[in-house]
Amino acid sequence: MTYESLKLFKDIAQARSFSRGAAMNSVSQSAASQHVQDLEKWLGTQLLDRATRPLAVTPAGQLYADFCRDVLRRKEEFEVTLDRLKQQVEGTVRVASIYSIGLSEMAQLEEEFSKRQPQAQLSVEYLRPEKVYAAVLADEADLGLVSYPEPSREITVIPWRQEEMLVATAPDHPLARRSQLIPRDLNGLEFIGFDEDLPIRREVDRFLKEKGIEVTRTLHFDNLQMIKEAVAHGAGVSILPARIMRDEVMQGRLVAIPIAASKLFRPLGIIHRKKKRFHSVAQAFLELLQEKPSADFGVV
Amino acid sequence: MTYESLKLFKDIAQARSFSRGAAMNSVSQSAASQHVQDLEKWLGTQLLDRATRPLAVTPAGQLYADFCRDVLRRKEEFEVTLDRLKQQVEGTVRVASIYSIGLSEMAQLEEEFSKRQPQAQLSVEYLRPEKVYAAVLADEADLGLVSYPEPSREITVIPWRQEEMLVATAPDHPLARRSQLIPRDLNGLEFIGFDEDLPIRREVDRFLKEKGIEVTRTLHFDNLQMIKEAVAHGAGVSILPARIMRDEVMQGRLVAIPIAASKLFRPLGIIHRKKKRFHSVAQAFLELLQEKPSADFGVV
DNA sequence: CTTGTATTATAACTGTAACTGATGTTACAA
DNA sequence: TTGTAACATCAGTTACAGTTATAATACAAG
Repeated sequence: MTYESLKLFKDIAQARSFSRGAAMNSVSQSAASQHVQDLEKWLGTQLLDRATRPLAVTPAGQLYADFCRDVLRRKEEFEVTLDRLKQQVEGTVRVASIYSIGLSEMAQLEEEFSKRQPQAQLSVEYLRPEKVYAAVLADEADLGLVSYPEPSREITVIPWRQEEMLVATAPDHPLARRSQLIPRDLNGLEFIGFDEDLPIRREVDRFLKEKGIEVTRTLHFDNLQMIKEAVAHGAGVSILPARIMRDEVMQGRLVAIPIAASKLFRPLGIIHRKKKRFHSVAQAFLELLQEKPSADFGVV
Repeated sequence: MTYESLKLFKDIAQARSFSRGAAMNSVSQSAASQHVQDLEKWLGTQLLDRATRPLAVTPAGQLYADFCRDVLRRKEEFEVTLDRLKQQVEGTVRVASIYSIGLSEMAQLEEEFSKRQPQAQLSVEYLRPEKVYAAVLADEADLGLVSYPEPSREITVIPWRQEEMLVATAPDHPLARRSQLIPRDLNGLEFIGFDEDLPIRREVDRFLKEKGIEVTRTLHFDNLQMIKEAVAHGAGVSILPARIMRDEVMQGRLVAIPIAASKLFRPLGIIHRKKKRFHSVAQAFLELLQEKPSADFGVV
């Protein structure tokens, strides 16, 4: 039984006419007649009394017509609810991001996005890196923004940006006046870095080793904010992404100095579940992310 | 959408498995997979998340599963109600009868019927003749029992019985001692008859005229009961069906005398709507009526 | 009671859509 | 990584709802 046939019977019973009921449903009168006969055979009862004109609806027919009406109403209800759900779900892009993507950067993206997709919602959650992967895996986020993205069986990576990394010092540090450094300048300095289990730590270590630099490790943290604080208080120097230092540099709380001829970058990536089917709004946001030039990134 | 497919989706969602859901519905796993894909295409939303095992039901999928459940429940309800209706309708024979068929006759039939069809119901309504036709036409009665049945475009007649008609007198009437009469005996007598618009009146009139008998019409009624009363009180004689006088004759309140060599009969008939489709119980009652020999009819 | 008209039933045919079986792909665990 | 159980895909078949054309029927008007 199809919805069309439910409506067909309902209309026939209501109109008390096969031909009119058929016309209402854009089918031939023949189809209507055959359908009701099939129904009657199936139910083992007469539903309509054709011996009189206009035809009469038997008690059983009324029962069935009521059934048709109820099912069609329930279907309406389902469709309305589904539409609302789709609006809700497909109207929102859920993004999970590491903290260091930065609020200002995200605010900018959000503004541009709401300009292009006025009725879309952007929902950003700032999480620690492993939680970002977890959120994407659990389909709690459509997209994830992470540094040093790592693809896996379940995760696809779209390379996004390369953030230049600079040496960070306190304003009163001996190196603070220099406009450029060479790797060797860092030799023997007190160095504040990341925890050992973070990818960024490994990359910085690799860089230092490659350049043959030995530093004295004083402190290490699992997040950028703490490192910035420590550097600002003169506990040592560090190597950090340029962009996330911008505010502190403008406030004179930190100094960021490029390392000549040996640019170190922190790669950022967009991650999503493999075989993820994006709805149009998510697709639009993804495209916005990708088209965005890495303009104001890099040197401060 | 068929009921099978509703159940299929419901089962797949419940079992969180295509193959088990398919098995529960005796279809191939391939069919299940294709069906859900069609559904998702139709609804424009993902219903099941196959990227995980066991598969996950999306919010939209839950919504649809609920819809399936509700429709199937409603269908159950409809089927139960229909079955009850069928039991009720197909378990009862609705008979409309004129008064003069007689309660004792009907009680006899009812007894025999309930012996053969223990779970069937017989519903008899005693009505005036025109109401019997109306009841049959309106399908308020499956069968009608009438005298002098008249077929029409909408009514089919099955001849049933021939009731012999006798002269009825009061016990103290001059003719009461006679064991047989000839038509001429009625000449000049006071005669109590039926209203002019009744078929039985026309038939009796025709008989009297044919035999060249003139009677004095004193009273006329539209029913047998009143005529019997009037005859018993000595208001005159009449010609009435033998069977309906039986009780009064046995009580000595009336005398019934045959008319020699010129039997007058009242035909009884079973009527029903043309093209009426009888259910089995009605069919059985009809057969019972027809097979019944006209044994105890006729002369008292 | 017939005739005409509007309606429903029947018959023969046809295209679509759902199913099957075989095979390819994927998720997850050993 | 590899094996296995589960899901997806493909091609071929079948069943069924729909079509047109035509017959049968109900009812009204002459």
